[in-house]
Amino acid sequence: MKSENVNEGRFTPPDIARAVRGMIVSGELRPGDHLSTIDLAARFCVSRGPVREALRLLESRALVRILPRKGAFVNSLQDDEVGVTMEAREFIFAAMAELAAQRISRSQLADLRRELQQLARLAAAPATTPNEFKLATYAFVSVLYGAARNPRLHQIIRDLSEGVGHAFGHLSMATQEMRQAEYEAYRLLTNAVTDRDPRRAGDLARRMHAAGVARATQLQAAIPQAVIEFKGKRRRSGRSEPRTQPVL
Amino acid sequence: MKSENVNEGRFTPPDIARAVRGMIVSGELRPGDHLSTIDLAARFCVSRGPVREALRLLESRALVRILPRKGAFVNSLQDDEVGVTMEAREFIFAAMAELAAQRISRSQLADLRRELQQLARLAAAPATTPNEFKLATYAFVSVLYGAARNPRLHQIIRDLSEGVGHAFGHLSMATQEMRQAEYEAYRLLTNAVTDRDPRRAGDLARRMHAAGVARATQLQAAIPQAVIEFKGKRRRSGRSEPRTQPVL
DNA sequence: TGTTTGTTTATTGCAGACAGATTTGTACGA
DNA sequence: TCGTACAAATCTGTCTGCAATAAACAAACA
Repeated sequence: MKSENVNEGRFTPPDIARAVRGMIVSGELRPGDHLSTIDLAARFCVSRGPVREALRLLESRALVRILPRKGAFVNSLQDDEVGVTMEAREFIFAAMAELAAQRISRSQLADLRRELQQLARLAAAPATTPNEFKLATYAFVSVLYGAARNPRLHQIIRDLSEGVGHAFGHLSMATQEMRQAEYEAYRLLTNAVTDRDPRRAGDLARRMHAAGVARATQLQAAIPQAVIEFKGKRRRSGRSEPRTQPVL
Repeated sequence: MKSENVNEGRFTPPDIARAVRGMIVSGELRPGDHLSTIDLAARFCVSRGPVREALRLLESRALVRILPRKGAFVNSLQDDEVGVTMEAREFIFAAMAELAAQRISRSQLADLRRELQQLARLAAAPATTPNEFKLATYAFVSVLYGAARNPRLHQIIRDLSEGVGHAFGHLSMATQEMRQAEYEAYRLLTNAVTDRDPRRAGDLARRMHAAGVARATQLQAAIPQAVIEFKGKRRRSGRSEPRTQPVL
C-alpha cells in the first residue's frame, strides 16, 4: 500500500487561486473588494501562507492588487485601462481569427458552425437575456481560440478578457439590435474562417471587436452610472482605487 | 516624526521576484536550474515565505515552473513552445509597430531615428558582437514600444520576449549579413513609422519578425547543438524538463 | 559487477507564533 | 454636534518549527 499523499483533498495555492479567480470573474467578488487572508484561509481550511501565494499568483494576472500593509483587493480597472485592454484584445482577437482560419480542422469547423447556429437562434429570440447571449459567444470564441492552436495567445486573450469582460461584455449585447449585429459579425467571421481566408478573418475580427467596444462605450456613456454598477450596494467613491501596473 | 517603516531596506517578495527575474534573463541562472528556497532566502536575508511568494510571481510569468514537492526550476521552453511564443510575439510586435506609427511623438521619433543610426553604425562595423547589436535592437524597440502607448501590450511583449529572447535572439544576429538584414528591416520600419503609415508599419514589422525567426531557426538547425547551448557545462539530457502551461 | 533495497539527509510545504502597522471604537473637549 | 486624541483590536508581513516527501547514499544480493 503506497502511502497516501498528505495533501490529498487539500487546497494548494493554485487551487485557491483558481477558486478566487472564479469568484472574481463570476461577480461574487466585486472590484475593490478586500480579500482578507484570514477569511480565505478559513474558507479553504489552510493557513495564511498558501493564501498569500495564491494572491501573488492573481496579482501577476492583474486580477488582484496587493497594497503593502493594506492587503489584497480585487482589481478594478480604471477607464483608461479598459481602453488599452480592449485595444490589446482587439489585436489578439484578430490574430486568433487569422490563425483559426489557417488551422481549423473539419470537426472544429463543424463545432464553430454549431455555435453560430446557437447564436442565430438566440439573436432571433426577443426573450434572450444578455447573459445567455454572452455565454453563447463565449462558446463560439472558445472553439475559435482552440482552432487557432496557439496556447500562448489563448492564455493572453483569456487574461485580457477576464479583466474586463464581465462588466463590459454585457454592454455590447444589451439590446436585441446589438445581439443581431453581433451575430451578423460572427456569421461573416465564420464564413471567412470556412473559406480559410486568414486575411479576411483577421480584418473582420478586428472590425467587429472595435464595433462591439464602440457600442458598449456608447451605451456606457448614455445610461446612468447606476445601471452599470453591479446590483446591490454601490461602491463608496472614496475607496482606495488600486491601479493596475506591472507587478515586476 | 512619522515612524520608520520596519520594512525599510528589506527585500519584499516583488523585489526578490525582480532580482531573480534579472538573474534568469541575464543568463546567470540557466533553464532547468533549481531555485532553492533556502539559498534564495539566505541570499536576500529573508525567510522562505517571501521567497515562495516571489517564485509564485515568476511562475505565473512563465519564468519558473514549480513542481510539487520538487521545488522551483528556471523554465526551459520546449521547441514547440518557442514556436508558439515567437508566433504570438509576431502579432504583438506588429501591433506595437502599428500603434507606434499612429501615436509616436516628435521627440520619440527623434529617439527612434537616433537608435536607428546606432544600429546602422553597428551593422556596418564588422567587429560588432551579436550581443552589442542585440542590445541596440532592444534600445530601438523600447522606444517603439513606448511610442505605442499601450502598457498592456508592452508588458505582454516584454513577457514573451523574456521567455525566449536570450537564447534565441542572438541567433538572428549571429553574422554581419544577418545584422545588416536586420538593420535594413528596422530602417524600413522607421520610415513607415515616420510616414505615420500604420498599415505598412504593421505589415513590415510582421514580415521582419518572421524573417528574423526564420533566420534564427535556420541557423539553429544548421549548427551543432553545442554552439547553441550556453557556454559552460551542458545540460544533462536526463534532467526533468518542466513544461510551460497555464498556472491557473 | 550490476541491481535492488533500506537508510540517511536535505528540502519542500504548511501551520502556528510574533512584531509592527493600520483601522476602529471611544472618550473627551470645543 | 463635530472634531480630535487615545487605546484596543484587527490584520498584515514575516519568521520559526514540524511533518512529509524526494533525492542521495550505502549495503546486501544475484
